[in-house]
Amino acid sequence: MSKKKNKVVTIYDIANELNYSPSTISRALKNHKSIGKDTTKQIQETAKKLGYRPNSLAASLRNNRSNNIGILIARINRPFISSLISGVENSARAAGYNVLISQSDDNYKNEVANAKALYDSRVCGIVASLSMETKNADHFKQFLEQDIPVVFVDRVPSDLNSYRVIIDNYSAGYKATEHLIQQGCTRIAHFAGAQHLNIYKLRKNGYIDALKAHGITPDKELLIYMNTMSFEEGQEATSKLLNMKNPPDAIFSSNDTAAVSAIMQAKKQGVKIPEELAVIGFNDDPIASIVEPALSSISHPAMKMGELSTKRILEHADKKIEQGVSEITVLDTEVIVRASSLRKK
Amino acid sequence: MSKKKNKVVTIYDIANELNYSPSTISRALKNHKSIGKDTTKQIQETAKKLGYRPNSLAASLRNNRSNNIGILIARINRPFISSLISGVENSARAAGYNVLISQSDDNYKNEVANAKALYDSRVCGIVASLSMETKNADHFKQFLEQDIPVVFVDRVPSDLNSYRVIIDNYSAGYKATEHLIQQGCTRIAHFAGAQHLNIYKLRKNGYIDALKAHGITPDKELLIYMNTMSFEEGQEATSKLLNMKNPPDAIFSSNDTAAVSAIMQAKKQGVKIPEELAVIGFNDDPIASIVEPALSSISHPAMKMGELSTKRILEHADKKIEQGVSEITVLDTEVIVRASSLRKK
DNA sequence: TTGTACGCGTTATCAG
DNA sequence: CTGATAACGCGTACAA
Repeated sequence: MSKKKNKVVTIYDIANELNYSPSTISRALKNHKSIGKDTTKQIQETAKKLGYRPNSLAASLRNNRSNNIGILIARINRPFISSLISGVENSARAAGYNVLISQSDDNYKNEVANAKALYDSRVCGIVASLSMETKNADHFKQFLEQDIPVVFVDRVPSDLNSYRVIIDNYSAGYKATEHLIQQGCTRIAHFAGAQHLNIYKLRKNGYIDALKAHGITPDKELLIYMNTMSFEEGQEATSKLLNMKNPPDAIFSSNDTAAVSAIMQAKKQGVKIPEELAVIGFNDDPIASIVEPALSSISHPAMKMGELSTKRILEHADKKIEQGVSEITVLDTEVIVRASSLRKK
Repeated sequence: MSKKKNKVVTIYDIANELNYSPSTISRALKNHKSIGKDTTKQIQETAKKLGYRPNSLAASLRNNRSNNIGILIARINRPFISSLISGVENSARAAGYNVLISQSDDNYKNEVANAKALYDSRVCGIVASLSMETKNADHFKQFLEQDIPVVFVDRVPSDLNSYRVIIDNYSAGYKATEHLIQQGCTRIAHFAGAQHLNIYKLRKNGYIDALKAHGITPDKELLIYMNTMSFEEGQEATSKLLNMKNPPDAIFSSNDTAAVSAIMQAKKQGVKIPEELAVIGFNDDPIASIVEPALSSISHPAMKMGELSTKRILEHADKKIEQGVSEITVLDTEVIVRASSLRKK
């Protein structure tokens, strides 16, 4: 037996079966008001009987508008991102939309190519979080020019006005630092990410301002700039910090990976957590609850950010938006206090 | 200023510009052999100049074949799955395909609905890993009937013949158990997942046969059946096991989440790992390296499984496959030995 | 309430 | 090597 494709049923087949015109079928299947109740019912039943399945490709072409939402992120297999995607997917599917994903591997060229691919496949909207390398967002203009909504999440560009769904990174950095100060820490180090990305710059600013607000002069030696904030970078930085003449008594890391590596490195060097070194991370990844002592962190409502991103896209069609003006949605973060930073009771 | 859509350029616009026919433009843009070198070059340059972007919706409709690969999984935000997706996405995009995702939340009805949605959006192939609840795979037949390749990964159905990309779960279960035996353990417990899923059944069978092969009689009390293998289920089971008159000296868990919870629960009860209780998990999730002592596990080549799944789909078109006959790809696993099971040196 | 006719953008076929 | 034509399946003015 060779390949055998069963014939695909179209609205024409239903039309023939019932001696209606294709347009009547089309309308009935969409519950158009102008078609009689009984006619509609009959048509829908026959459609089901014949095994009719709508061809959304054809509908999209006709409407010049697909029901696919595109996602453009750096890497799928990270806790924050996969939760974000999960939120987009759930809410999109509930509304009858599909989700197209693309990852840039934190590479700018890939990001540009992916944006192109998503555009060419005629997505009806796009959710994007920039790659580490991205310093300009011109590749998103093609969407805006066609009035396709772009929602930037988390790692957002500073030079392009579009929808944003973000957290208040400045305030989160401030709160994290203040928490450490309240625990009695005075020499607080900070692991900062690439500064051309707003999120890391703002967390750092929050850190610095919190120090100043509590009468602590920021020490440049305690401010560590990292590229990728990997486990290895965290280990190395921690080792250097602990070997200083005047080592820090706390670390606020801009992500959990580096924070966890700090805890593990400190323990390896015999430094007690949190007594000698308090640590707080960012994101509240699963590893934060597993490391010992458990890592304090800033919780980031990833799933919800995804849901809100979808919402912005779906709402967009209904709105009359002035070009160049867009909404910014800011979500709350929470300081999750665990053993790694708990010095006082 | 109100919404302003720039005109979209089509092959007709290029045709008008250059006084060629649309068919010539179409062919030139695809580097068709029959078009002259210089004509092709001229057309491609003009296309670029005018800002032409292909409409893949139209092409897909015409060809009755999209370039979208669908993914159907239970949950995106799990390490194994997000790596799998990552593998599919990378290889698909490299070949010029897009990836549509859908998650069932381990719910059968959602899975059926998602399969329908992916079918309706005319994917050219699908990669699927079943939900926990799924006991029959009839909802995948619609694809096979249209000769749309379905690749089952990891959690595969037992009642439907299609492509499979899997690991040898029996052998992995055997190896894990044997490793514990070699460390001197004799009362080895097993956390088994839902038995209607092949992967868990096979791991359990491997466990039982390994015991027998080494002269150990399986003890029913040490075989714990779980539903979701969550952290909580693992904690509870561990607590019960440790409170037995004759507690186990090792646990082989079918996933890392439950294994990590076992370690943490054992420590809480003052049981020493690995001296009094050796533990090995499955999947080699990130948490395995973070928990203390670090968790031994079975590594699962998720990314590679994704890449191979894409490959099967892309190859499918070229092949003459007999209906009802499909290839099975079995990948190697590796026992990753860490401190949680290392009793001998 | 239902039907007619056309077009969405592309590509395959056939003709030249 | 290039052009004309039809078709993919659907949606919608317009007509009846």
